[in-house]
Amino acid sequence: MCLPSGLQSIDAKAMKKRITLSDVAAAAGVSKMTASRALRGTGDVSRSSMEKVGRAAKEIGYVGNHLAMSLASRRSDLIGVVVPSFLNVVFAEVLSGIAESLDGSGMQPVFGVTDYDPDREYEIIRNMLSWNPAGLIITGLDQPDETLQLLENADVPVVQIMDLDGTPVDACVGLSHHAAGASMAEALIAKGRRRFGYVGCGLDRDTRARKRFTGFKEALSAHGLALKTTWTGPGPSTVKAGREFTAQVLETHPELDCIYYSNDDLAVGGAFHCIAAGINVPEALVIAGFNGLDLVESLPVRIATSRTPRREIGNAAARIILGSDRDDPATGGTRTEFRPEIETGL
Amino acid sequence: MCLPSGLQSIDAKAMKKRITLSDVAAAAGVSKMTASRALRGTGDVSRSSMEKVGRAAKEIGYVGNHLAMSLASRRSDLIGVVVPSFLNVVFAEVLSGIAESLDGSGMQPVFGVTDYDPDREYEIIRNMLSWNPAGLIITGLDQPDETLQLLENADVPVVQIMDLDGTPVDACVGLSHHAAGASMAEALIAKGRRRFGYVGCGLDRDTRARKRFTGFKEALSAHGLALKTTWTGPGPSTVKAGREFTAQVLETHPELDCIYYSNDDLAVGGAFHCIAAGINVPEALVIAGFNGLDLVESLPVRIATSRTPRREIGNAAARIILGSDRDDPATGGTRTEFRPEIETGL
DNA sequence: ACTGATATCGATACCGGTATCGATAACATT
DNA sequence: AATGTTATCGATACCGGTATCGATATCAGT
Repeated sequence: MCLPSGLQSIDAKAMKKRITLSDVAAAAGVSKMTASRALRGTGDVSRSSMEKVGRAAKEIGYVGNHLAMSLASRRSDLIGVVVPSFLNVVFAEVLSGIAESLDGSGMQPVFGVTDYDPDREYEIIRNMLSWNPAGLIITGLDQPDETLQLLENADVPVVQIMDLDGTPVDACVGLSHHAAGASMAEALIAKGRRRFGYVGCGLDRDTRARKRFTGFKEALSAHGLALKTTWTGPGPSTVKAGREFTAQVLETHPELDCIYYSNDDLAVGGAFHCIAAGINVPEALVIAGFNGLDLVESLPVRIATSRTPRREIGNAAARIILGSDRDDPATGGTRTEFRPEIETGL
Repeated sequence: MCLPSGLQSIDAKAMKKRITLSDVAAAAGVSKMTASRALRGTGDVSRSSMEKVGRAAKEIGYVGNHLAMSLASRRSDLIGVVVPSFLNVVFAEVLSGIAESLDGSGMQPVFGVTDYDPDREYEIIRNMLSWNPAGLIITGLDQPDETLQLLENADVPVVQIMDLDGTPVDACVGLSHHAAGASMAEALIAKGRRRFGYVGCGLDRDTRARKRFTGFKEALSAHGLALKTTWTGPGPSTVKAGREFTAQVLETHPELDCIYYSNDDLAVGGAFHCIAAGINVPEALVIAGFNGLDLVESLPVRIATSRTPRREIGNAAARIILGSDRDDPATGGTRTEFRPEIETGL
């Protein structure tokens, strides 16, 4: 504010020239090239200059510039990860698994959120490609053609996660949601349930939930059964919505002995309603979700769920990217299947 | 595998040369510079070449290269965001808020996870700085000196989020956790509670939870009260841990009429235990958490919590970065305070 | 016809690194 | 002593864009 501060600020700004590799080289008394080699630890540098450069870099606080590095070497250590939402714990765990497996590899994940919007997904992928990442991990197999073309044109390994029902661009790792829905139906029928209802949210946007729903219905049909009622809402899957929808469904269909939800968040809401309404879960009514959230196993009542290995999916995806050789088109094309464990709670 | 396929692969690789601005310029019959200007929409380009370039770019599928762009223009549209964990919904919502406010600004958030490890935080920040981002959003005010120095040397606007109890590098937005702990104690005392217990997880790493704890205890002291018992565990805050710890605490201290938890995850676990054990919540025992998770309002029993505005904090942080002018050191230094709403459930 | 202003464009020099290849020195080989 | 090897290093040409400034064309004014 006062004069000295003003002067100092000008001074500081003048000083604030980015410290470059040339500065390090000058300080160490070697050429830029030698400094570059020394800092990267590639061979062909004497021990003495190695030390000189290291010391100089530390001394003047050299940070390096990934932009220049990646541009010059035509490769970056970024891995683009595209998921529909952060709010869903499931994706949070996948991301966590990815970060875990990437740790120590020198690769850095960059996350993008599509909010289940295909247009936004296209934009995000396009944006990520412009950083020419070492790889891309994207959610699902149901991208629109335009997006697929983008991915195919780009010379980047792509791993599609979570889903297996469809054709991957390159590699994919996940599980068959159609099969998951079907086996939940099988398991519940085997436990004697007959009068099923369904509650789902955001099915228009969540293609995987839709696949589970279809698989579930088909398995019922195969046993000569059908859903007594289907309640779907547009909003996001929340515990609150689960609780409200369950109350409404049970009002019109008190005869149900099982409700299948599009996921655990809704199912937990259903469980809360039952607890509050004094409905005996699971004897009188089975609440069945999907994902096997940690939360579920601590619930005061036992509900059914399919435990999906989120962290493992993230791990596997990251490892595929790490193992894929950009110059060898033969890499990739792998298909890694996980099978959810079904828990009926009965 | 067979010859033609091999040949094609070689061919495809030869074709797979990155499409650059020069290609677009050639296709449009203008210079690189004109193509650059046309694509960016900066002035000084005739309508006709604008269209030619646009068409050519679309036709040959030009994607652009952020690396080169950022390097040449010495500015990037990346915003680095550093949080301790994805698994905590709170941070997921903050990230979501950041992404929301950044949407349409042309800025892209890049997320890093520290796992509550200061060394990793240092590395992540260092790595982010090497992409010279337009700004940095980091969690908390308690970075080690080394990290602070890194931040101060870098010529990048920094916003520290979540916490206000301390001195920010530049701007900060969040709430006082010390005050939040204290006001929860005040509110509970006002409701007639006297026999308090505390359950917390990961306090060694979560400095903000520690501040709440301290604030809580100090407020109790001010009323001549003290905690009857303190139960702290090392692991992460999970619902499961909350349920187990609560069972154990109540076994030795059945006289408690209120338990304060380090956050809502643990508190929800506590609520689950009480439901399962038939303990009357909140009349017989108040369960008090922190954060005001959506989940909490759907619970079959009412628990106390402090509603923190996660999304708003994210929004505010993003807007500070967007509004900060890199060349004007006067920007920043703002301190944006949010006050949590307290809900006692009584 | 000449001048000046305005609109449009391109040549060139970078941004901060890396790839490549040739130069140099030190040492071993015959 | 002449030659070959190996280890180390630096000059130079990029990577794919943008900044800058000067060149050219067009048109109005006189």
